[in-house]
Amino acid sequence: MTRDPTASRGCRTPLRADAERNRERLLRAARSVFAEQGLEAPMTEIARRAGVGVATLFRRFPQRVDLITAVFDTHLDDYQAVADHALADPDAWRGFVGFVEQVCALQAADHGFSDVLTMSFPSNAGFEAKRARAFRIFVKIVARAKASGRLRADFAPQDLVLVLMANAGVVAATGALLPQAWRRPVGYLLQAFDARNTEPLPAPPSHADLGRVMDARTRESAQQCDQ
Amino acid sequence: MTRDPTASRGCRTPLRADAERNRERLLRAARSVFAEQGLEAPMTEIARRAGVGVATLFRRFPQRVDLITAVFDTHLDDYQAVADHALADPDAWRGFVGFVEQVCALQAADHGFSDVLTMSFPSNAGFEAKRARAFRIFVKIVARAKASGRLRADFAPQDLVLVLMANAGVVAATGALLPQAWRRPVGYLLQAFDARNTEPLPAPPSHADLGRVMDARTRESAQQCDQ
DNA sequence: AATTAAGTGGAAGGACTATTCCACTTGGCT
DNA sequence: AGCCAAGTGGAATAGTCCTTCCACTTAATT
Repeated sequence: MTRDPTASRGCRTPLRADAERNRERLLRAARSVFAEQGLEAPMTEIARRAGVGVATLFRRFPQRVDLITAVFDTHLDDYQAVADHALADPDAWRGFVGFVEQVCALQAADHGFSDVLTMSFPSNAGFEAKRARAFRIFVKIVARAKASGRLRADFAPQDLVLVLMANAGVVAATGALLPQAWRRPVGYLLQAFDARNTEPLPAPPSHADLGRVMDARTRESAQQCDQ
Repeated sequence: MTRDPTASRGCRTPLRADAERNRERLLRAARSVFAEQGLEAPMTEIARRAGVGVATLFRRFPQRVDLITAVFDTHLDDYQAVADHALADPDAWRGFVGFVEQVCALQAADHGFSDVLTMSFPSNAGFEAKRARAFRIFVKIVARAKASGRLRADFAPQDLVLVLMANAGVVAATGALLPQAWRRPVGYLLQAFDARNTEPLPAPPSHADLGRVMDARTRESAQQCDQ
C-alpha cells in the first residue's frame, strides 16, 4: 500500500530497513498465530514463526496490546468496508442481515478478531476511533432498516455487541470441528430481529455499560498496567 | 443428605472420618472457586480456600476432571429438576421457554457450570448418563411444545447446545459487571423459536457432531492424558 | 495406651511463559 | 573502507502453576 516506511507507524525516526522488514514479518506471524490460537498465544511462538528473536518482538511491541492493535488495525478496515457496503445496499433489511452475517463470519474466520470485537483498547485512540466510526455506520444501517419496516423497532444498536459475544461463544466452542455451526444461532437471531416479532424484550445494556464491560475484558487479559 | 460415608463416592474402603471431612471442604471450596473463576482456576487456590494442603487435593482428586465432575454432579441434578419441572408444566410452550431461561440463568450464576454444560466427560460415565437423561427430557419438552403449535417445527434439540454455547459467550464477556445482560439475547432467541417464524434456517449440527465438539473441548482444557 | 495404616502439609521439581539484558552484528553514512 | 548507532538473538531471570515426594501426624482398632 504505502511506500513511506514511516507511514506504517506514527514514530518520529523511521526504522532501519532490516528492522522494518522484521516488523512486518512479526505482524504477519502474529496475524496467523492470533487467528489460530486467539489473543493469548505465547509471544515466543509468534517470534519463532516470524523467524526473529523474542527481543525483537518486545522491542517493537513492548506490550501485547500494542501487537494486537497493530495486527487488527487492518481487520477493522474490513469491518468498516462491510458496514459501508451494507449501508449502500438498496434493500435496507438485506443490508442489515448481510452486515451481521458477514461480521459473524469474520469472527468465525479469526479466533483473535472474534475477541477483539468485544474488547476495547483505550490505550490506542486510533483503533477505538475506527471501531466507533464503523459502529456509527451500523447505527445508520439500523435506522434505515427500521424505517423500512422490516427491523423491529425495539432493536438497539448495542444488541450487535451482544450478538458478537454470543457468536464468539459458539465459535470458540465449535471451532475448527464445525466451522459452520455458528450460522444456525445467528440465523435464529436474525429472524428474531424481524419486525414480525413484537413481544417485549428485556432491556438492552446501555452503550456506556457495554463500554465498561469491553474495557474490563481487555484489562483482565492484559495483566500489566497500561500507561 | 446421606449418612453413609461410602455412599458419596463409589470407593471400596470408606474414608477415614477426617479425610471425608477434608474431602467435603475441598468440594465446597472448589464449588465456589469454579463458580467465580471458571474451570481453570488454580488448584492451589482451591486447596488454600479449603484450608488443606495441595497434596490432599491431588490425593482425593488426581485429575482436575475428577474434581470437576464431583463438584458439578449436584448441579446436574438441578438441571434435571428444571427439566422435569418444565415437562410438568401444563402449558407446553411456557415449559419450554422456562426451561431455556432457567438453564441460562444457571450458567449466568456459575462460571464453571456454564462451561460444563458444553463439554463432555467421557471418563465419568455416571456424569454423562445424568446429562443424557436430562437431555432426553428436553427432547420430550421439545416434542410437546411443537405439538402445541407454538414451537417451530424445524427446531432441533441440538439447538439447545448452541444456545448454551452462545449464552456462555455472553456470560463470560459481561460477567459480574452486567449480570442480567444475557437475558436480552436469550429473549431474542426464544422469540425466534416461536412458530410464527417460518423462514428456513441453516441446518443444525448433528447430535454426533456436537458430541465430538464437546469431547474436544474437554480434552483441550485437560492437557493430561486420561486413563 | 500401643500399634499402624491412612492421611497430611508444605517443600521441591518440572513445564511454560513474559520480560530483560548484553555481547555481537549490520545498515547507512561519510 | 570504516565508523557507529541501531538492531539483533539467545541466554538468563522471574513468576505461575501442576504434580510428586516424604517426614510427620492422627484416627481407628486392639
